[in-house]
Formats: sequence, C-alpha cells, structure tokens
Amino acid sequence: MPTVSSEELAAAAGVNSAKLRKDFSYLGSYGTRGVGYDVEYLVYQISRELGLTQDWPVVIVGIGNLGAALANYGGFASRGFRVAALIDADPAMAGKPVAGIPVQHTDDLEKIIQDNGVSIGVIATPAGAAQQVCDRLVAAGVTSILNFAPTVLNVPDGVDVRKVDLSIELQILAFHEQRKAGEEAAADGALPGAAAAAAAARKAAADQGPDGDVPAVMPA
Amino acid sequence: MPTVSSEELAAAAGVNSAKLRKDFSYLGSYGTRGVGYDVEYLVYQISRELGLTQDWPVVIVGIGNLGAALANYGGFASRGFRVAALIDADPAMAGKPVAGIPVQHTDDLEKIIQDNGVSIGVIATPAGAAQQVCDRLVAAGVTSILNFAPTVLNVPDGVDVRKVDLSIELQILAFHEQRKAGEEAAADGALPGAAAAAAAARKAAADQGPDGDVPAVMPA
DNA sequence: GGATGTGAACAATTTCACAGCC
DNA sequence: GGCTGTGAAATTGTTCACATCC
Repeated sequence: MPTVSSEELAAAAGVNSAKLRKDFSYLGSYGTRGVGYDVEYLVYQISRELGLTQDWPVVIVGIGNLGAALANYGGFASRGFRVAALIDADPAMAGKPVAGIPVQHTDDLEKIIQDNGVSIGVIATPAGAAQQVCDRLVAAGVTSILNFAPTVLNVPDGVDVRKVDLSIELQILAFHEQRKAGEEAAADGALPGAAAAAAAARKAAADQGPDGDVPAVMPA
Repeated sequence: MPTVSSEELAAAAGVNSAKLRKDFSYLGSYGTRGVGYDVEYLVYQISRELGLTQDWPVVIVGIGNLGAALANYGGFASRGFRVAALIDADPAMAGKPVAGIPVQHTDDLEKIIQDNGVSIGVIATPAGAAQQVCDRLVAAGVTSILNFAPTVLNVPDGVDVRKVDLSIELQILAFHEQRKAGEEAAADGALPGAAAAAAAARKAAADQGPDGDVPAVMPA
C-alpha cells in the first residue's frame, strides 16, 4: 500500500477525517491532492517530529522486578531508546547481567551519565530512594525523568518529570466497571445520586473513554 | 485542617478555582458558602464517586518480572484493589509465593475467576499469549482488562480494555527533550521546519505538558 | 475525478463574575 | 465578609464544506 487517504486513516483510528487532516497540516503539507499521503514519507515525517529517528540513551536506576521488566521491555529499541546502563544500589547486583546488560553500582552514577551523554533517566527504585537518585541524576546532567516510584519528585526548573502510577489505569477501569453496575440499577427505577453520578461519569468518559483500541464511540 | 477553599485546592493542583468548583458541582453540592469544603467529607464523596470505597478483586496473569512487580505494588491496596490470585502458565511457578500469594496454574483460571467474583483482570504475559488469556478471562466473566502485553486485544462489546505501553511516557519525554534542543537552535536564527515543529509542539504540549507535578504552566 | 488543506461554522470547555447563602 | 454554585461570556477544539491542486 504505497499511499493512504485521510479517510482510510481516520476510519482506522476512529476519528473524523477532517480532524486528521488538520492535525497533519500542523506538521506541514505532506499529502498530495487527489492521491493521499505517501505512507513511507508520512511515517518518516511523523517519526522525525516525535523524535523517533533520534537515538536516546537512557539509564534505568533500581533493578528490582520493575527495573528488570523495563530493561527487558522490547518496545524501547523500536522507538529510538537505547538502554545505556542499569544502575542499582545493591553491591550484590553489580556485574550481574539483566537483559544482557551488566548492572552497575550507584557509586558510578555520575560517571555513567556523563560518559554516555544521557539526558533521560528512569527511576524504578523504592519510594524512599527516589528523591536522592533524582537529585543525583539532575546534578549529573539529566533533564528528563520518568518516575515509577510512588513519590512526587522535586526538580529544578528546566527538568521534566513524568510519573507513572500503575494503579491509575486500574482505577479508571474500576470507575467504568462501577458505572456499568450503576446503569443496571438505575434502569430499575430512580436512585438517589444517580443523576450526579451519571453527570460525573459523562464528564470522565469524555476525558478518556475506557476503549483504547475501539473506534471513538462513547459508552452509552 | 478541617476545611479547604476551592482557591487553595486550585492553587495546589495548578488549575483555575472556578473550574475546580464547577467540576465538584457535578458530584453534588458538598461545599459550604463562606466556609469552603469539609476535607473529610469531600475526600469521602470523591472516593465513593471514583469507586475507591469498593473492594475490587483482581487477578494478574503472567508472573514474570512485570507481573511480580505489579503483585508487589503497594498502590493497589490503598485504592480498593485486592490481588485475589496470581496465575502463570509455567508449572514450575505453581505454588511458589510471589508477594505472599501462591502462584496458581493457568489450567484453573476459570475456576479462580468464578470463585473470587473477579471482574477485572491484568494481563502481563508475553505478547503471544495475551489474546488467548484475554479470551479465557472474558469467557469466564471478566469485563475489564488492563493489558501490559504489547498487542492489541480483540474483545466483544461490553468489555473494556486499557493498554499500558511503558515506552509511550518515555517517548513524550523524548519529544520535549528534542524540543528543548530545537528551541536553542532556533534562537540562533531561522531554521527550516522550525515553525512547523513549534506548531506541532504547541499542540502536543496543550494536550499534556511534561510537568505532571508542577502547576499548569506551559513550557515556554 | 478525487483527495488535500483550510477558512468558516459549530460545539465543547474553561473562565468570568456575581447572586445567594453561611 | 467570604466563599460556593452557576448562568453567561470567552476561549479553545472539532467538523463542515469547498477552493485548490494533482
């Protein structure tokens, strides 16, 4: 399939074709009128815009279950990320290979960051160690941090932090699950608070429906 | 602190106080004019609305590094989730305790779901096994699935799926990291494509800035 | 003829601003 | 006097519809 139309892409993504065209237009005029978008060229342009064509060395600090899972995660390489080093505070871990990469000790953190030109760090330590690790990463030159530890990190201006809370997604599912049950009950007759719950549900559903893969149809 | 004003909450959250009040109003009138919101009462009402006051038994299927990390994750219990069972296809895992819970074999999946009244399942298997596990969960009565496997799952109507891609957050950081570098270059003089990149960045930043914890100030 | 790119129309969301209540 | 709750205004985002170009 050498070319694709906005109509086809929109149907696949579950969005309006005009929205898709308008969004693409912010990146530039990469389509051909009467023909559509050249698939290979479009993929390249979007990849470039998203930074997928660059090589991003990252370090993972805290090689417990989660750190090991991240080190083994296949999705990184295909998106331009390269695990430059694994770092753990436990001396017993030092030298052990995880996902084929030897774990290094926290003592060498600064040197590792500088030698590899790392600007993105992943924190998968226990909560208690996270802020300290964060401070050292920042001092060593890291300017973007992905935080899996259940703590809010304090960072100076110019440093970006994103926090991943694995339970939030579950909570969203539970919210909709609760709503499914509520709808059934509401169908039987008036229920105190049902209107308020429905309003809240409507709002939350509009923010992000539960269906990540299904075309954008709002749950009734 | 027995009560709190919308102004204080808004400042803490980095949003407009009117928005906060309007959002709260969808849940009902839980504030007192001239006083503010009773903290304990407000927490309870929001918890109830989000389903945090319910007990949600969940099963985790696939007890590799990620599954084990999830089983050990502290955030679940405090949000109303209870890990009812851990399930793995490897017979060697059966009976071994992970996070204090003995792993059970996939053969018993249906029985486990039914005995525990589970409606939410977590899939942390390799990609190849995910769809099959998903089908069995759904057939056994699960209606919400959190998918960590890098596959798109097909489910019948009425089943909610949320997919967690651990590399997407990294990608967002890399996008902003790239932009930081681009801004510097752009400051030196006109750069081909800089306008388009800036437009795209502006749009993406509006969708969700990189600063999860900082008050809602858009990156310049 | 067919599909893009984009002003204009429309829809949704956010903020203002103030009446109403404690 | 102070703060909530909410119509109305302002802003932002989405969809329509069509001029434009291949």
